Amino acid sequence: MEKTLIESCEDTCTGTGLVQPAIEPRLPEHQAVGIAEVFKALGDPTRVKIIYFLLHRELCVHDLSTALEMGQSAVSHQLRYLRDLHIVKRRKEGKTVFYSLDDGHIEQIFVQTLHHLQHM
Amino acid sequence: MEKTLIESCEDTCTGTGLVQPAIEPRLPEHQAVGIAEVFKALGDPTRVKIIYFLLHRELCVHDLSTALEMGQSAVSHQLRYLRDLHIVKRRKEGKTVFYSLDDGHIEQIFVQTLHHLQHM
DNA sequence: TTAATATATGAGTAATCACTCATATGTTAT
DNA sequence: ATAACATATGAGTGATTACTCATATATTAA
Repeated sequence: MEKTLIESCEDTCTGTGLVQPAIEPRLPEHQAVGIAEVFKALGDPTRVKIIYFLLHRELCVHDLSTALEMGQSAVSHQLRYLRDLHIVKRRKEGKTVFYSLDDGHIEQIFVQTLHHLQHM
Repeated sequence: MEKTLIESCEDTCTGTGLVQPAIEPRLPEHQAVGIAEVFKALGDPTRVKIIYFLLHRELCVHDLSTALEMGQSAVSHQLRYLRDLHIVKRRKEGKTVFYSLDDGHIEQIFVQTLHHLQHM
């Protein structure tokens, strides 16, 4: 080790040769982060179940908590997470807060993915 | 606290009343986990960039490493992750290993999501 | 007012993650 | 054989995460 150490593959790599000038098109950092953020929001079993329930009807926190067999606090935290990303929205009625899907695009992404995965 | 503690909302909740008999349809646990697993795989900026690059062409590890401006080890680890989920596949040619997308469904999920997010 | 209910939230924690570093493996050239 | 290169991988680490617990807030009823 520790000798000539050619700085890059540009001269030696048997690869694509596309490194110079650059591999295009490039996805801007902020877009990559934004896309990943959405996928990550859908990348947890509890949140998947929540979204799946809300595909069919609006539900209050307690009903979600019961349906998911999880503590109310855990559900509230996840709903907060989804709400911050505008995936889910609130409707208050007395003491009760009903949640439903907020974004048609997210809903379509979810449903289309569901269909894809069912045919794999 | 610590007194009557009614066991559930079934009698008192002002909610949907759908708790009994149950909220249907239910997404089976293993399906929820599987769906979340796929979304999670797409839920990281580095992996998003990798998949985006591979949408357009096959690339070797070094070229990906250069394009992503990340260490070769980090890239290899992520490629391993994606390969385990059959999102990406290998093709060996001498010393070089080329990676490309392995699954048309995942590719469609990715592209459709890209389009959705561009129109939000 | 006080009590009960429904939800929200901050702190704490164990598990997971996305890297780095060092090293191992595999391939080609000399 | 040895050396150089290309990739893979195990260990280690700091950051993030998905929960629990206790408590706060909000609404309604008595």
